[in-house]
Amino acid sequence: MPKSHKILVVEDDPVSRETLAAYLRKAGYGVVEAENGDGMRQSLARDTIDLVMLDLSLPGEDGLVLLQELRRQSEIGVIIVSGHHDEVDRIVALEMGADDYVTKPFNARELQARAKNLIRRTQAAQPESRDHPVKRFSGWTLDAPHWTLTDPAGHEVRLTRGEFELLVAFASRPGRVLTRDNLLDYVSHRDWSPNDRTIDVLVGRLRRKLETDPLAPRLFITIHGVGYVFAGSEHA
Amino acid sequence: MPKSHKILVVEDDPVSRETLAAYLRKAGYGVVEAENGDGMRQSLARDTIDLVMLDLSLPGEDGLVLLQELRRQSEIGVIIVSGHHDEVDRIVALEMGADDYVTKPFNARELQARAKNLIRRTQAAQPESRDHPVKRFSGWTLDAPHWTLTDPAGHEVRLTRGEFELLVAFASRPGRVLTRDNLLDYVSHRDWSPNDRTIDVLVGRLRRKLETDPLAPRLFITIHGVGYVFAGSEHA
DNA sequence: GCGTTCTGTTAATATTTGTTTACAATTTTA
DNA sequence: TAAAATTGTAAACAAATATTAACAGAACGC
Repeated sequence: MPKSHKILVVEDDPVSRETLAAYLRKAGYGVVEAENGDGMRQSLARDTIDLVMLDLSLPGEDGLVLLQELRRQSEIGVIIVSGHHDEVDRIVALEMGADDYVTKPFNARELQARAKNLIRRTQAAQPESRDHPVKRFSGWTLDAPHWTLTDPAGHEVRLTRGEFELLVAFASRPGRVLTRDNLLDYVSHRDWSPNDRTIDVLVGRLRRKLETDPLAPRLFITIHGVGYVFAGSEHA
Repeated sequence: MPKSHKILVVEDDPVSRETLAAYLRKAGYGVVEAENGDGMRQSLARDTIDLVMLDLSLPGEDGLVLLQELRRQSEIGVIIVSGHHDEVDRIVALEMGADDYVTKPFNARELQARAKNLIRRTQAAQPESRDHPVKRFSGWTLDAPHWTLTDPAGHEVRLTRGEFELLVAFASRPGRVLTRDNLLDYVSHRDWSPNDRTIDVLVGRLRRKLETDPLAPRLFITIHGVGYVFAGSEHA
């Protein structure tokens, strides 16, 4: 059973990496190794990875940056494996979407149990389709991998990161009512509070850039007291 | 629908239980409390629970026994919250299927992040479980996830949040007499008092929007001195 | 380091909705 | 049948929510 699952270990220190990899292999997992962000991205592009074990201190892009990147792109399970015992690090990582945080020296058996439980969870959620990288609606084209939005006339429209991710969130679930909490979680992995206007501001910005008449929105519909719904469809 | 999630706290010590419950409520969760296995089972039977926080040391059946029972029956998320710092306990619990193990005194923020991440995972694995399904009655279609009401002619009818939720309450229990107290709790989570006319006004609004003749209602029937009953059926 | 852009916050304002009030209509009770 | 209780209804008002401009700090690029 565990043999079919593949874990990506992102760790720059060769000894730590090999030790962890060897343990995981012994436990029956396939293991792919990477020592930095580039290696991680290559592995993810090349292999079907079921879980990522990510060290926090990496050369170049650090673990938190990579975690953010991962979380933007997928719901893959992420266990931070770190030498840092700092509580703040742990909380920040969890709030940024890490599923777990294990400190070195870890207990191998515990790590395996955590990995196993998490893989079980991610496998159960498998069918989610974030796998349509290019989305079309009402004449617009949203190309997520290339980070581009093209208007009905064929011109590229510039969006900030937040705007772009919010649009991806919407376009992934057209017609569904999405709460501000849902949306904020998607864009920033932050908790929403009732006085938080961030999503509203971002929606306003998207309206200004995409709506024919931002004052009479046709794409981004407010559901008063609930949230927003994206009314863009594949047909113009 | 954007309801907050509900967490079941199973903990015999009243101070610990109330402290944890208060924290979770402050973080926006609905909280149900139980002090032992029986209480836990009753709560699970009565409520829709999204996550269980389980203490290990309980009177009667201990936490591990309850964990086994939970895991046998469902894939619900389980966080063990324990005063035990013993590594073996932790590993055993994780191997028995606990999703996480947090020791007291916990950091509230960390616990919240862990709970949220886990709920996200369990919800992803059962996408429709907390949504009311599409309901049809007398030619109308009520689609809660999309927040739409469609009339027999196929036109969309706009409802306010209160109207919408009241309609969902009715359509969820067709043929049942619902008191104003029931209905007000559903729509506004507040207690009803005998001079409160809110529900009557909302029912009046629904009648105006849905009844062929609001003066001779066929869907929203008054039960004098009791409340209302929804007479919409699946057949036109 | 500086200028520009991005992002989130704040406060004012606009809009929407829920609740309350008052009275009419209907039902129930004595 | 009359009085009391309950429900229907319109309108006003209060509360809640959403929009928007402006701003400040952070991030980024040169």
